[in-house]
Amino acid sequence: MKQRKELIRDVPLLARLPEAELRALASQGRARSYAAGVTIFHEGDPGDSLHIIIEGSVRVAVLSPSGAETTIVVLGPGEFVGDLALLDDRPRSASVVALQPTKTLVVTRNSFARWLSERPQAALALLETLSLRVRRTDEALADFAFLDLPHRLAKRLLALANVQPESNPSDRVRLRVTQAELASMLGVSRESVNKQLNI
Amino acid sequence: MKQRKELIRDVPLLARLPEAELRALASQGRARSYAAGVTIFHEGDPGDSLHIIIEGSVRVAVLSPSGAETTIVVLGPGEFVGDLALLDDRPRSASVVALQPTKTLVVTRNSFARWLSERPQAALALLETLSLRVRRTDEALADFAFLDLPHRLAKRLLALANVQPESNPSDRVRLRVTQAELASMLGVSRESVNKQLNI
DNA sequence: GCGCTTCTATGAACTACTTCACACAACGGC
DNA sequence: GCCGTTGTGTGAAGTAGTTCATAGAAGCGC
Repeated sequence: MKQRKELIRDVPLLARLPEAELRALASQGRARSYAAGVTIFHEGDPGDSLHIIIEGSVRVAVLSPSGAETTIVVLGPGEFVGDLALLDDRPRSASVVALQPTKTLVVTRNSFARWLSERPQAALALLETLSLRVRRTDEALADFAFLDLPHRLAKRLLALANVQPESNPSDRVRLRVTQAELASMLGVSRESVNKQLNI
Repeated sequence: MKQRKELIRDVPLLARLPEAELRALASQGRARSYAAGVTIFHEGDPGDSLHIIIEGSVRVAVLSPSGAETTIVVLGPGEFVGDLALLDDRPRSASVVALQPTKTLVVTRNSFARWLSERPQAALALLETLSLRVRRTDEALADFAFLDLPHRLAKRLLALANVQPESNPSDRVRLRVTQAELASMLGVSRESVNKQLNI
């Protein structure tokens, strides 16, 4: 397992900060463990903590009115969830479920707020990062509006493949993802994904 | 026409800031005018300014690979466009077109950066606002994945109606929006919108 | 290795949208 | 008032997705 400060270095939200400040934040965190399948927090819960993933992976998902579930994103070590609730004090906008046995570093709102208020430069770095996130979300929205399943699927698979740290453009990458998971990310039925993959 | 500082007070991005700071930012702005139909900036352009809408309204839109266009949002007086480019120094992620004759207050990157670096509280307010924006986009994404046209249309119409400042729940509101515009916001064809409206 | 569970594959019937084609209405310019 | 432009209404035919049903393959527990 990596050192705490290295873990935070990988967090996009925080990656641009000087090391000393990272260490300061990491020292505020408390480690917590979750078994595979356990829900870390639920959509609608009041949110008072940021989770930085140390080991394992989690699925961020929202529920449809009819009870169906769509997976927004899968996150792994060095990434984080729950930052929005910390910044705007709203309930959780999505549920987070551990896909594997997962360890997270939990930073509470208070620690985070104190840490942030003492570091103006950190706020600027966060602004830039959130701005990029708005762009990515907007792009995802455009994809939904414009692209048909074959294209969305291709794009998604490429994105998943690039998550692998040591990928080269010409490399073959083995993805461990079920058709059902893909379907849930793409907002289509599992059968459609299957048929698309077998063309 | 309202006073400049009042205009900025209406900007969600900036609304939480103390008045003196607002005035400081407003004083940096330069007014500019656009005729209806004129493009204020294009997707992909380098971005070095924030536009605060003083009069009129604008349409924020992105182009599909096939050249079709989808309207992300329509903004009116007191709202703003172009903040992302200022925060993360990336090209414009969307085009902005004046729907009516429109006046904006233009704040350059330099003015904005200087102003922001002198005001840590402003950065926090911006973080909160951007965070809310990520939530809204995520919600729109979920709507796209889950809801069929009738529901998305209903939701959109309600959202458009609420934009009107003096709306009451039971009030009748007259919306000035074409079926083509609705279709472009919802990512469907104009004909589908028409048929839906006439059920 | 056997059996249970999860995942994949595939066809048939259905539905929600699409595009295309065209008619009609409403409105501003002159 | 007439005319061009912009917007609305509608039908016919096509297509990309849906659900449902069912069967086979692969992986895991013991």
